[in-house]
Amino acid sequence: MSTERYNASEAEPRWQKVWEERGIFATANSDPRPKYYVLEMFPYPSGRIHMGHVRNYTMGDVVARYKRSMGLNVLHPMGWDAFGMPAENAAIERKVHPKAWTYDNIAAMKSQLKSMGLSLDWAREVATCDPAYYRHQQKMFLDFLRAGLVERKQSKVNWDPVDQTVLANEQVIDGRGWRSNAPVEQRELTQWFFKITAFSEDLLRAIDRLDRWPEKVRVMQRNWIGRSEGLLVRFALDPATAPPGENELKVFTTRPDTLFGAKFMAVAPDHPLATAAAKDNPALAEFIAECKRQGTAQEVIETAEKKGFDTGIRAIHPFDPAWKLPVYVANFILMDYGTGAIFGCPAHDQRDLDFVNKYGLGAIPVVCPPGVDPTKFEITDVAYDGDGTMINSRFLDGLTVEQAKEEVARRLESEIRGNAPVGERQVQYRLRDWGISRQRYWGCPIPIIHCDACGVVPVPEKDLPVVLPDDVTFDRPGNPLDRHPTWKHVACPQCGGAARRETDTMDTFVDSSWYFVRFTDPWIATAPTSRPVADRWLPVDQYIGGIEHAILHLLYSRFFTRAMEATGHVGLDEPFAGLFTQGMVVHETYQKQDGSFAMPSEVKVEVNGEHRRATLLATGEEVNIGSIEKMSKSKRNTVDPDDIITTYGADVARWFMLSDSPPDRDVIWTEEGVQGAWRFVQRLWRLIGEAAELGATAPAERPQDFSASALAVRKTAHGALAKVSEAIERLHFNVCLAYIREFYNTLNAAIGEVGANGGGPTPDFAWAVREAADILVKLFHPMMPHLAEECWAALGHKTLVAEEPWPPVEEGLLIEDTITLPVQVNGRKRAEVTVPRNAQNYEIEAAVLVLDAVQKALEGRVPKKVIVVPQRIVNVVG
RNA sequence: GCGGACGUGGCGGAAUGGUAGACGCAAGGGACUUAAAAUCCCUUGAGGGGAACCUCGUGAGGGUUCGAGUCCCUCCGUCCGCACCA
Repeated sequence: MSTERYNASEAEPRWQKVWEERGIFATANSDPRPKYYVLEMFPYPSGRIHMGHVRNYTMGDVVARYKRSMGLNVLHPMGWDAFGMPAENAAIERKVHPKAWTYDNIAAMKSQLKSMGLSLDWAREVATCDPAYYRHQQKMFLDFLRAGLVERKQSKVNWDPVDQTVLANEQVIDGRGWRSNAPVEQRELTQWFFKITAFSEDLLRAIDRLDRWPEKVRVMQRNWIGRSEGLLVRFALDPATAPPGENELKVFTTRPDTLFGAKFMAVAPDHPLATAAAKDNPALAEFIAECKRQGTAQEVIETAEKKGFDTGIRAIHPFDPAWKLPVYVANFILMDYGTGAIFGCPAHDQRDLDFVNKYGLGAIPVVCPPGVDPTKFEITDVAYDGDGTMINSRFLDGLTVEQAKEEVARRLESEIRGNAPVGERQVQYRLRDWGISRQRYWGCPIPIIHCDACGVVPVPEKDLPVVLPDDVTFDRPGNPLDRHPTWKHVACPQCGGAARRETDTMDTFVDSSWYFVRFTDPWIATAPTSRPVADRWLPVDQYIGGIEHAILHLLYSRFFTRAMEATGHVGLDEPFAGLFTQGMVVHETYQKQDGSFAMPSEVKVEVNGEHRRATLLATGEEVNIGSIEKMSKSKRNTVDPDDIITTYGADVARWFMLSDSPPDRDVIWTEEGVQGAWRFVQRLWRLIGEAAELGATAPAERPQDFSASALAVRKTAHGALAKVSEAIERLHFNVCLAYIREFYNTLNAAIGEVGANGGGPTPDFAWAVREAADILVKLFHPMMPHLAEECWAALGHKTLVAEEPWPPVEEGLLIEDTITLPVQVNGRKRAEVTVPRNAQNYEIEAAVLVLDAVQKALEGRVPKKVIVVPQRIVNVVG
């Protein structure tokens, strides 16, 4: 019997080498078996993997190894989201070239990932900074341009003053840059846009089909797209008051029913009408300037007072030429949404009510809540936005809100002023086009040439890729491509005259919007995809990654897939059939007396009874044990995966990552938990050693009959097999691991009992143990692949467990001849009853009623009813 | 404000409407040891009882049901996302 400890640091590299030499994780596109595509979000090559990666990639690897053993042709690739700003920052700070820095990091992280024992097909590795990758992205940019899905337009953009670049709306969080955290400024720039809004309705509707996505992500995407139905109303302006050339004001409203409650109009400070009105009105111009200074930071918006400035312009009510409404410029109106103008109905909109209360314009209710006397219904400082009956609204009086909306729409649609109807039904979306221009070096060049004579000219496809120049300097702020001596100077492809390259590069989210497609055939050089190959592999069956990409990456990828479908590169619209968002890895924090943080590796935690005390290893200084936070450099509460793998082994890290918390929730990394995983590894190893010795005495042929103890072992094994399989299918990894431990406990006890009884095992028992040990090893193989190989070999097998099929469940073993049912009296458990499996309900009823415990609990009452739920429970009602 | 998720022992958590607390961590006791580490065994929701067993118990209150952690309603709390969106 092997009593030696399992030596992970020796065994793990040895098995990794075997897997690699035999190439068992390479996936062939020609493999005819049913496919399964499992993918984890590829990493940015920052230089070191962190525990979040370990968690993410372990989950994916469990699925990959499990599905492989189920006989599926599994695609499980890995690559690098390799463009981006940290490389440029490194170039500035450390005087290294972004490319060298990136590829060094890739090499380092690749070796770390390999030490985790992941079953990846490294032959398909791609890096988005490789011209062999981004040339296809440039090709698709041109295809999208031709298809009308790319647009160049001047627009107000989010400018990050620290990173010196433009940000997409999705990359502005609370008014700050998502990377720099600097307050974002507004600038007017000419930018390239992907027309994601062309798919607004489709992106929204298709969310309903994503039934294997977390509800949370679906809701977030729905809200982000932000669809609302309403009416576009053209208000005529009173000519006596309107600025020259202005004769109407367009307003989008979702509440046309409240038109008779209108008290004012308001336009955004940057609305053309405001600009026109301010021309001859210095006080208004000053007010507009003040609004623009206010900024868009969240604190400012929340606390800012609703302010307006009466322009003196009067708008005419669409149903009453005599009814004049004052037009204000107001600081709370957004130019970005709708038409940048509203009509204000204070009685039924809180924001409008706050506004009129400030300017004394009054409020007339036009919707009366059910059961309220309309003559007594008044609005003072709380607006009513519920349902009800129309009042004070002329021809709408008595209608419901819905009927009134319809009636107003119908009348204004058919009323023509000028050449157009006054009202038009419209759907508005919050979603904006995706601005992809970035004023950075380390990104995919936009394949465009600007010619003074010909304008914007696409780079001819024969000239792709447009490759980034290597000889660039980072000694000054700004875009190195812009000041490169030669790179941007080219001949115009159309007229041959002097022209300039576009020096902006693409947002790195473009790179990650299609990498999952490229993985299906990363070798094809002539096109972004091999269409039949891509169509066979896609969609990704299971995608796993962090919730932080709920909108950004996941929405962009959905758009990109549609754009690729429209340009013939793929044959589907939804890239990810199943999505799983994993929780974060968190750790308690340690704060020194001076307020700075200490790392877990610098701290010793002692437990004395219920009290935990932490001291610095170096000095013995006591440190405060603080709150549990996401692992971060700033809180210094990170644990280095390398250290864990060196000390305990990759299998321990993998096992612990899966064991403690449900995979979609945060997991708390604790030293105790890791040691628990390590102990279990050692126990498994010992048990397999004992099982191997015992199993060696077993007959080769399956015995005809099994003794009770042997049968018990077999039932345990097959029961665990069924439960573990189901738990993996549902991605309930923590539960799955609990079942494996349960199986271990039972098998261990059974073997121990035989040892204690002396006399040696019977052949049938030895056979059952050998079978159970084989099953056990196969069950934990997806989580701890190295230990599993070592155990598999110790059990005398010459194959690799990684290539073994998942064992079939012997269903017959899961069906008991007799079953023990809990017996309740009035819903409380009072006894148990053991009956034959196929016992009739009346037989069970009879058996239950004679039980002492039941009689006692009934206290002499006559049972009114006995409910027998077959195979489940018996409840006596008395 | 709107939307979503969640609330179970000392802790992480388990439980297709059917025996609440699987599995682990921590803790306590014991065995082995000169001792420690490692390992193994036992106990561990609260209260009562020598024991069999009994009572209470899944944020609070109500409801549906033979039966509710699970379904419905109201409320409280925590976390997350969105937010001057007309």
